[in-house]
Amino acid sequence: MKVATWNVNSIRSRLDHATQWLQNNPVDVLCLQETKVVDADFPTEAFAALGYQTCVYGQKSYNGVALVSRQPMEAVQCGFTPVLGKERVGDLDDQRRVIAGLYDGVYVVNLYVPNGSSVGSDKYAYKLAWLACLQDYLAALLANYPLLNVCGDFNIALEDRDIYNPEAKANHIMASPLEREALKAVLTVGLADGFRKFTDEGGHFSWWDYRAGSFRRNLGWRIDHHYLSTALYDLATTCTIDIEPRRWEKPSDHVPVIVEY
DNA sequence: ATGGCCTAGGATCTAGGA
Repeated sequence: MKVATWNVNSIRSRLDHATQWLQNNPVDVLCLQETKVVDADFPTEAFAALGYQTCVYGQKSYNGVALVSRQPMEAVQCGFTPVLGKERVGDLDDQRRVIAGLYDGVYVVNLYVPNGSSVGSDKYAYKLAWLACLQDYLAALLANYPLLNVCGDFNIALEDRDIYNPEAKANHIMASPLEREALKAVLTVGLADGFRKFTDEGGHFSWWDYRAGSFRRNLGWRIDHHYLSTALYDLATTCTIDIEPRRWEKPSDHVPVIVEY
């Protein structure tokens, strides 16, 4: 079974890229983030034409996540609230950033973690609160689903080897100590980085800024991840980043990351 | 040192991204 995660930065702007990539890479489940479209306008038909089902959880202009799968996803849940309840979640589901479902015995969680804007901002506080909620959410899920694949755009590079120039980014958004600690705390529920099972060295990235020729110079960050429960981590056979779509015309700033088990 | 680019919405600019 293969699962891919890809922040497409608007599915309507990237529909040709998404369908072309899926034809070249017929994964079982494709997790999309930043779809930036209300559910009624999601291009479901384009995926149906390739033999794929869609489960969408979108909103106008911002955020939005979707599951694209060969077979129908089961036990689909949108947001934190179905698992944790309104009292715990509060307003953290107002932005649509979480969709999850069961596929062939694996519970796939598709996340778009808040960006946080800048260290110390209100959005930064929101990001940290969201990550604390995510920890409770995943701990609860793991009790029911021992085979858990938590993937998506985390907007955090966990280690220095995941950034092109870590010294200059030590307190930058996506690398600051509080964010990294929050994500490490999330992983203590029983998750490990699928990519790092197979690859130790740095220089592998999943996002490059549109500006300043960052991709051409490989000035990137590894912020899109597959975190696997222990049982699933043991089963994983590959985890790779496909940088090819970043070379296409009018690309997303992120590329797909694929795990196989 | 700064900004550099892209998208949506609704408009020739702003907000947000990372």
